[in-house]
Amino acid sequence: MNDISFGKYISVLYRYTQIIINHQLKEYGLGSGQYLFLIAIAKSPGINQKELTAQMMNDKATTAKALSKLESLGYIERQKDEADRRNYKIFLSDKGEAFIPTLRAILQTLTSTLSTEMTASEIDQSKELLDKMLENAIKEVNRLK
Amino acid sequence: MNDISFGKYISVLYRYTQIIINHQLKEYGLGSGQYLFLIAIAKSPGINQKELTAQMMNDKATTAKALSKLESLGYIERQKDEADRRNYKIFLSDKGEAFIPTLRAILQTLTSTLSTEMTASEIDQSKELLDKMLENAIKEVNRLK
DNA sequence: ATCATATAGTTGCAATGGCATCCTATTTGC
DNA sequence: GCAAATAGGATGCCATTGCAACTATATGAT
Repeated sequence: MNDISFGKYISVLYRYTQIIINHQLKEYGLGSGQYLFLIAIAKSPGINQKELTAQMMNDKATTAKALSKLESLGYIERQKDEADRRNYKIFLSDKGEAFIPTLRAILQTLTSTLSTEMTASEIDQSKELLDKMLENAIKEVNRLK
Repeated sequence: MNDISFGKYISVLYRYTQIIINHQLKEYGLGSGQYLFLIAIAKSPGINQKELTAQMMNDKATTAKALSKLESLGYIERQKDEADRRNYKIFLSDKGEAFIPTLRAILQTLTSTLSTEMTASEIDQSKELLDKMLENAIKEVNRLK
C-alpha cells in the first residue's frame, strides 16, 4: 500500500469523508454540498455569492446551487443588496443560526475520527502538508487558466 | 488560514486535482474517472470488476461505468470468464497498453506538482499521514454500514 | 433435483460540481 | 449621455459517484 499516488489517496479520502458527512447530515435534510457554506456564512453574515465562491474555492454555479438548496430548506435568507442590485447579501435564518452548534460538533467529530491514533503534532503536520499541496494545486490550476 | 477543517482541505484538494488531471487527460478522450482503473488493470491483467472495485475503494456501479467508457474508447477489453460466467476478465487493449507510459508520466508530473517545495521526507510524511487518515475513514465508513 | 440464497455486473436515479452561456445591473469610455 | 464592456448571479449541460433495484449465473440445503 505504499506506491499509491497522491491522486488516489486524495480521491479515496474525499469520497469516504463525503459518505461519512452525508450520513451525519441526512437527518437535517442537508448533504455534503452545503455544510461548508453554512460555516462560511456564519463567519461572515451578509457576504455575497462572489465572496463565498472565492472562500470556498469553487465555481460560482456551485455556490448558486448550494445556496438555493439552503434557502429552500430554510437555513439561509438572501437579501438584494440595494447599494448594488446585482448582489445578494446572504444571512443565516434563525433555523440556520440554531443549527450551527450542531454542525460544528459534527465537524469536530469528523476531525477527531480522521485523526484517531494521531498525535497533536502529527495533526498539525498534516494540516501544514495539506496546505502546501493545496497551494501547489492552486498555482497549477491558475497556470492552466 | 489555520482553522480550516480537514473536510475543507480534502474537498478543495480533491476538486483541484480533478481539474488538473481532467485538463491533462482531455486530449486522450479520458477524464478523472477512468485513469486509476487503467493503472490498476495494467498491474493486474485479467482482474474482474469486483476485485477492481475493492482496490479502487468505490462502488461497483462506478467501476462498471468507468470500464464501459474505457471499453468504448478502446483502452480495455472485457472477456467473459468461462469458468464463472458472471465474471468478466479485464485486459488492456494494445491502445491501452501503449498509453500506460504516458499516463504514468502524467501522474508523476502531478505528484511532482503537488509536492513542489516539499522535502523528500515531507512527502513521505504526507503519504503516511494521508494513509492514517484514510484508514480511520475506512473504519468509520465500515462502522456505518 | 429443486428452490432459496448469494454473487458479479448493469441500470436508473439523485447529488455534487465544473464549464459555458445567458440575463440583468453597473461601470467605463468616448 | 449612451454604447460597450464588465460583474454578480442563474441556468443548462455534462461527468463522476453512490445507492438501490434488477438480471443472470452459481452455490447450497433439503
